[in-house]
Amino acid sequence: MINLFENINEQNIRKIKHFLMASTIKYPKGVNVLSNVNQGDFIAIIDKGSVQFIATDYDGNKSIIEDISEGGMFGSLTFPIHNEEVSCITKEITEITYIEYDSITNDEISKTDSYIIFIKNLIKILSDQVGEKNTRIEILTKKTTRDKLLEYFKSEAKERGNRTFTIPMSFTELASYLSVDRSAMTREISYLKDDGIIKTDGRRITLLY
Amino acid sequence: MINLFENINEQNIRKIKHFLMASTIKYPKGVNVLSNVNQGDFIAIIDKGSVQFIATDYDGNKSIIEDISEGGMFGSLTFPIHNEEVSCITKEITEITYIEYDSITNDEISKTDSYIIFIKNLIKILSDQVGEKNTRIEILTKKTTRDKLLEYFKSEAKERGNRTFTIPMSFTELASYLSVDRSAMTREISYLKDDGIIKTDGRRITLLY
DNA sequence: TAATAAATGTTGCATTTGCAACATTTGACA
DNA sequence: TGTCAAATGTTGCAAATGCAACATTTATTA
Repeated sequence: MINLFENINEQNIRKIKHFLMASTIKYPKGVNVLSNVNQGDFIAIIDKGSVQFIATDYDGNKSIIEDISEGGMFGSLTFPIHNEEVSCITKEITEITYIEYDSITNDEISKTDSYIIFIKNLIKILSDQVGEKNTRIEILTKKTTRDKLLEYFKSEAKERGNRTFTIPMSFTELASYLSVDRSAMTREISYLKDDGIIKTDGRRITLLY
Repeated sequence: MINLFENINEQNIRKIKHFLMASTIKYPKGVNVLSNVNQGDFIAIIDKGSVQFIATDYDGNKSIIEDISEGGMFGSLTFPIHNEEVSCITKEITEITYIEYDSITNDEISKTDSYIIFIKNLIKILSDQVGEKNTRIEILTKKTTRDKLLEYFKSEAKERGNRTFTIPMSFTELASYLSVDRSAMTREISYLKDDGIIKTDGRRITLLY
């Protein structure tokens, strides 16, 4: 995952941020970032820390929509149509820089050095996000818990280039990511081990075939 | 859904396309577009017609990843990690313009009139795609077929600003979009009608509460 | 480090769902 | 407009899964 200001020197970062009317806010752990966000379209960059987008429906069921860590970004334009409560919770002490969407293409900034690099980074990040979401959709469209797990394991193995890898979250969070019941998922993982398809050691998984 | 060349006049469109080294290909209905695509990252714009991204797994199960119609775009950067066969099938006679990704930020083009508008359109389209995918993920993470249907109906009603609307695809395709068995979905729609939660007339749906 | 919270593992059971196998209707197109 | 393909509707049944209710282990933090 690249950073929005990748390949841009400090001086030009300052200039670009100035034209973008960037403002930085620090948050403690566990607060809802979206609650005090200004009007209008914006892009938010995680300078330090991480956040989690959580949807809560009328029954109180929670699902993780997205997990964003240091260097990542999100924006008002990419929010889902929310029939339900969507909150963006800091997972730790977190620093976020806000940029006004309209300022991305104002006349002054477009003459700034490194502007093209900035634009290219932004396009790359958005493209990567679409790609990640496509991957998750491919996983979620699997009918059975077994197939969801296997599809997820295979995509991780492929990304790491190794049939052995450590999952980057707790099993509780994985169940939420796959949208299956946690205990049923644990049961299915046992079956996968019984059938000799995977091997596990804590969160370390090995695909055996 | 905006067009990549929205708010740009014909002359500037030609200029931009020239710098982008755009090439246009016509396809008949039912062919796999991805089969004869060149190397390197690219962006593809649907000038006329429509395509459908379909993933086929080892069991032959097919799922629609994405449906793109006239004016829409897709790109190599946004493809999912494919453990499986992903194909992009034309749904009708279709004309696609290909753009080289690296040329989007070359020096010459950035001096062209309307370049900023082009960039802003591209960013808007990508953002919208992320938003659409977030919406679908919210739907897919619902546990039951009933909740998936209701979440889908609610998001459609919200988008159209009307509790009565016509679904833009066949029920067969809807089942695929929601990743549920078609016959089980038909059954669940009957239950929803029995319970007085929706009313239907062909593909015309009304949310009653 | 003791106390408390979070994560993990296990199992019975009722419900939901996919699947198969149909009948019927609608739509495409030669 | 007749023919064939696709879409839609229905139902029985076996399999998958959510849910609840636990025990146990691992983290966190006061």
